[in-house]
Amino acid sequence: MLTPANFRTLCHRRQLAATHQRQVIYETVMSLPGHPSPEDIYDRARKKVPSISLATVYKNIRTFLDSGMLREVSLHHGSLRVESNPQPHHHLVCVSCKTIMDLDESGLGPLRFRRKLPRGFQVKRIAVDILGICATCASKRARKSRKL
Amino acid sequence: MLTPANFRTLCHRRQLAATHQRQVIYETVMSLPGHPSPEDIYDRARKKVPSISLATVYKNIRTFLDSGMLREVSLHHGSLRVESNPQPHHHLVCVSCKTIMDLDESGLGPLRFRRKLPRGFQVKRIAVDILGICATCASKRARKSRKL
DNA sequence: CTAGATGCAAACAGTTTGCGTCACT
DNA sequence: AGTGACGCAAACTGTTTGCATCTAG
Repeated sequence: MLTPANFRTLCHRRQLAATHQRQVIYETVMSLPGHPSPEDIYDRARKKVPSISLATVYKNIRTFLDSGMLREVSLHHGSLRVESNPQPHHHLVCVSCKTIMDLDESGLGPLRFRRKLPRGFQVKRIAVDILGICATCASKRARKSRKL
Repeated sequence: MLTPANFRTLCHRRQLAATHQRQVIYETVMSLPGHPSPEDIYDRARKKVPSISLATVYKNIRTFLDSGMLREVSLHHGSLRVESNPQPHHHLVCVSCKTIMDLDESGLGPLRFRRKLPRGFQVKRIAVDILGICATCASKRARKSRKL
């Protein structure tokens, strides 16, 4: 459970100041159903701290993502990317440099549903993204301090 | 193989005018390795048609995506979306209304690699997005003409 | 001939940044 | 007391739109 006290702990462990805005933003994210956007979070957080600014929301979401306190739904590569490979395949994505490499569909075992999907949902295709750090980025990071 | 002649056919089948710019953009996408952005495509297409505009590139990429002549690498939901569900899970994404629903990890069989990943690639997590049309959008579309 | 495509510039949406002030540790 | 966070406005990036002109069918 998220008490003010353990929010402070979460922050301190990452050397982040436990400010009021930060706590409200974090609580807001946790309380919103689904997959809120920064704007959603801002709208809701304002109800608790009317003076909060959208920039603060953005800065803190970034901070939370970077520190691993939150995750983003799917990596956004600054701009739209067009797929020219017509074969079914998956993607290897480097979360650091955002490079996308193709992995042939046969590189992964078959996907099988074990559970019913919501009634009426028509599946068009299944996109599998293997997120990680590519060799180049891994070596760059090698000697950087790792923090909890 | 993509000859000017069968590019015309591709277009005509979808009731699109086979303009010079359109052909150059399409050929450019097909000739570029990896997953080009609109900017990448623009830069390269200018070499063949210096007067082409970025807006034309965008308009045509959209046209190609809508008509199914091209696909985009991963759906972009206009803005960043924050994941508050800490459990591992997959996503059901409606390509029409962009709604994201969670599907518990156990809803899909396990994923197993059959092929080696590139040397040194450190997998952090695997994101599975099941793309399709949700029931609500499906019924809206029900009576719209389908075109090849 | 006419619908639709192009090219330009201006508008937009989402996000980031610079900077003076303020608050947590 | 000092480092880092806040809030504001301005800057930026990626993308879309309005409109006059041009072109494929």
